Amino acid sequence: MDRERLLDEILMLLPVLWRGVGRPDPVEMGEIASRGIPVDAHVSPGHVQILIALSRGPHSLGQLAEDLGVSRPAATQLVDKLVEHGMVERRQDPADRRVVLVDYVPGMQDIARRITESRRRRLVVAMEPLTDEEARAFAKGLRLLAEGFGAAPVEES
Amino acid sequence: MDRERLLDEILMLLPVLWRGVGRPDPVEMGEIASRGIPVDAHVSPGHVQILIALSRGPHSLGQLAEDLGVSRPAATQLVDKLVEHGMVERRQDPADRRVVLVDYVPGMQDIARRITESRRRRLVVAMEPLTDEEARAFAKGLRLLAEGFGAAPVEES
DNA sequence: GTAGTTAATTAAGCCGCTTAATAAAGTAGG
DNA sequence: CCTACTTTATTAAGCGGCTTAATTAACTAC
Repeated sequence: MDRERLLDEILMLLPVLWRGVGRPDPVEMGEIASRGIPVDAHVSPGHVQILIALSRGPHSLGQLAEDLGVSRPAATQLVDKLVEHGMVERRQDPADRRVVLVDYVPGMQDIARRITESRRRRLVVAMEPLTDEEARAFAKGLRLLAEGFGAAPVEES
Repeated sequence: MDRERLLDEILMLLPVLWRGVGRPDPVEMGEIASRGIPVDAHVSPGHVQILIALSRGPHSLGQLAEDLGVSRPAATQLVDKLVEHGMVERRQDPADRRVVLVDYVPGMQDIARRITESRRRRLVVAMEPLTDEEARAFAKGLRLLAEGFGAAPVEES
């Protein structure tokens, strides 16, 4: 199997990629600062995830946690920071007052888009050499791996 | 561009995947425990990276740091733990006594392989639905992204 | 209304990483 | 040879993101 070699490469590359993605991006900071947002607004991958998720409508905190694959406290924390920076807000679900609905602050949707845009741009540039087909295969692999690793191996009733 | 959608998906999936990969794997622990290694030997992605890198021969600490895309102190720390667990050892480079060469403890190469094997297995299973071509495209994408994000944007002499 | 469940938060702590400071060894020019 | 500079690794201090456990508040059911 030729994949043997691919595996080692993937195991080497994944963490490198991750650390790269996670590192704060000065350019991005500039983007933010040029609008009314505080300069120290570090936008972590988790924050980007939330902003993207919200583009499909308001989410409860639990939904967000599940979408991101993190615990609820972690989601709380991420939302806290976004609230602090005035990007999103918490509302109560009238149907069930336990759940808090997270949504963009009115008018912030565009700005959120712009902020995540900076990340997207880096991706676009990096992925340029890929054909459309390869890009699709790449996303497919990502999807499979996220599923395979993300799913908690909880069985054994 | 149809990629627009792919980008959002990638930005959502990458962190999910990473967190999944990073989570300690109970199975793996079993693997380790069944040999002479202490049970609390958490093997993080970084450790796996080092074990894989060493399969191509001894590396200096600086080389390791560069290969993994981390700072030297971080590499020191990772090596510390592997030394603690008896997997690798530090030697002095006779040619330049500043550099410490990291290598497997004699006889540990196989065991190291077995430990990383458990990670590999999960990858193999997850990637099974991919055709060979898709798998190659996936690795290619990973390589490009790691390069694009990992490379420090240091220019401007 | 009491008991049990579910959603979110708070609290405490771990892990992996960073930068800054230090120690030790090599290099070069007077 | 000794001074000044550079390079390699380590130590120290601190931060961010995550986890589990404990708490609070709201809903459900009998």
